[in-house]
Amino acid sequence: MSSNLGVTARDTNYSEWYNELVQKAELAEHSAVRGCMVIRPNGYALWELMQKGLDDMFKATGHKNAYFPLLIPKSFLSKEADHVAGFAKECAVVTHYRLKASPDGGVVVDPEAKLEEELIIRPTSETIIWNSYRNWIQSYRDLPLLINQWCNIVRWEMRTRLFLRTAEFLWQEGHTAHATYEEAEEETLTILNIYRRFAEEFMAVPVITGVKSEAEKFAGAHHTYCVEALTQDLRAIQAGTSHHLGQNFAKAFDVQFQSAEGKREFVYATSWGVSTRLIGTLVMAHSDDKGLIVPPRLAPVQVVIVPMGRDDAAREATFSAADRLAEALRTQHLQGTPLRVEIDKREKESPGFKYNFWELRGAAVRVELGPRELESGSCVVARRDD
RNA sequence: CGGGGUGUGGCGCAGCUUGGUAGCGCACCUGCUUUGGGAGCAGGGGGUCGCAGGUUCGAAUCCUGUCGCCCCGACCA
Repeated sequence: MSSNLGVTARDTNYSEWYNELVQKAELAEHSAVRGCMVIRPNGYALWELMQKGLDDMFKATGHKNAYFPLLIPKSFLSKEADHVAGFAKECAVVTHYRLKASPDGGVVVDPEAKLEEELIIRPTSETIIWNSYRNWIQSYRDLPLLINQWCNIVRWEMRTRLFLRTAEFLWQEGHTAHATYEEAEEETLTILNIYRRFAEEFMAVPVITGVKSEAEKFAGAHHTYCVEALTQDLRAIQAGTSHHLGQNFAKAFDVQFQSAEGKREFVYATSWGVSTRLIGTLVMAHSDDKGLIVPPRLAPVQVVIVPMGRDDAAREATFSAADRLAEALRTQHLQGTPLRVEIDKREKESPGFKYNFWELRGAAVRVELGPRELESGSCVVARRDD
């Protein structure tokens, strides 16, 4: 008996169900570093598909990708008062740049190598980005500036959970600059709408959009829009945020432009992001006691073919039939993307084991291919979401 | 930061009360038989019991200290 495919039932303990599922489906696991997770190939495949879907939508609305440093001078963070107040409590700080051998055979921080100014590992990148924007923006002709970056960030959270809240996580953060308040407002709503559409059309997760309260808004924002999803234990989960930053960061980093009328004005800003929390949201929204349920557009394995046979001859026949079927399916497209098809040819595992195995991992459709199917010229197809 | 729990092969655990030199299930390796909802049998490999002291002839077990991790709350994408 292989007991490693089972997870605690949701009714028994919803929280435990989630933790076990994420790990047994091999999406992620805890790492040697407290609060930081290892995203395993199954989980990362899901993230890559999410990235692709979102990135296409960002590009389609005129945004371009760029990359800014992981390390931020400490002084940058304090230039916007609300911003520093919001993030100061959870920043990892780099103080030295060198180690040296210690007498006991290990290594210690070399006190000689103390940094003159400490560096913060980015908890978000507004400050380092706006420091560059000061040089990039001179004229109204430089606006709007529509930039996104895919990266990792660190927030030293007290308590963490795989995907839902980790000390380090992957996300995208958009940072845009505009000539007017209205234009920035339009941008935040455009992005909010992209997040809503992504949740609904890719993740098949209905969401509610709204405005965060003063207490909950982003540290340094004028106001914050959010999309909220629902978990199966009826809790809200924040899936994405889109902030109108007003002129706060432009003033903090002195980013002004000359208008068509020749006046100097501070620019208006937005920032917005979604993270690997979306993976947790997806699990929370759809999966069941047998394992992951992933909507076809995001399923790393959309079709798994399980060929079977009693003897070598039968297996040879079903295996080659599986090859031909997979080849044919891969020429088919779903929303413009070739179908992602896998064949489970493991000989040691029984068909029953494979059914459970792929249900745990959320393959969207299973095709059973045995002697019966070869004879009848048809096959058994099972949908994971049935 | 408060409360609780836990550290024993890769994973999950027993053993600890009453010290005697480590065991079970799963996984893994080999062979044979199997394959339509978690296959069976046989053989095999793998652990200085979180770490550091102490008590003792002898410590996974008793004592002291220490570290890590997990869970529940408050806080947060």
